[in-house]
Amino acid sequence: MEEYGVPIPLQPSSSHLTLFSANTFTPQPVSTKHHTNNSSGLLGWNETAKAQVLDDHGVPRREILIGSEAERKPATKKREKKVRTPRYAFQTRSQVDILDDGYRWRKYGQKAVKNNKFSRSYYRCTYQGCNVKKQVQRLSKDEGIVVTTYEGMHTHLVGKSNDNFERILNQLQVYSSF
DNA sequence: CGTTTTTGACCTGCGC
DNA sequence: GCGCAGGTCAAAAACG
Repeated sequence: MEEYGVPIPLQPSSSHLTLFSANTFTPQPVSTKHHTNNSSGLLGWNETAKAQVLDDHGVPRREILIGSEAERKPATKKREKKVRTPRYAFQTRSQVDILDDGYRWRKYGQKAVKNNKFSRSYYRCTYQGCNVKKQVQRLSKDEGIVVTTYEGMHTHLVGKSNDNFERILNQLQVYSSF
């Protein structure tokens, strides 16, 4: 049985990270069904949002989908409502499925997705005690798009030297320029 | 030989 | 309750 902590965003690993900075990360509700407006910038489990990633010149480069609908169970259980960590997904145009974000991941599952000819892969961070998960999925709608969803926060620093999110963003921009 | 991947089974929530 | 879909487990295989 999995235990989940308080909802906290994926920890930016570098001060250069632009993905979640105030200037470039502007969540807006996708579904207004359960949207609550808290100033923390965090989403509730029932919430979804879209955000844009801007480059250094303020030009939108990517659109981020945050959270997903219908993936929580109703909090009908008496006392312990299960709190899951929010998921942060970003979709991008890429030739490769596996984006090197500097962490080491162990694949623990792969599932076929309905209405999608590509399967979804499940990964867990291999650092001891760090149970951050991510899943990677390619859309059959547009084979050029890869969706990577992160769940949880790393309890450690990136293992690889000089690797951080900025590096992936740079990689992504190379691909998205096609 | 330790680590990672593969892959079918298993579990759980949800709608009918 | 049953079936479906998503998510996870774990044993065996593959890998370096």
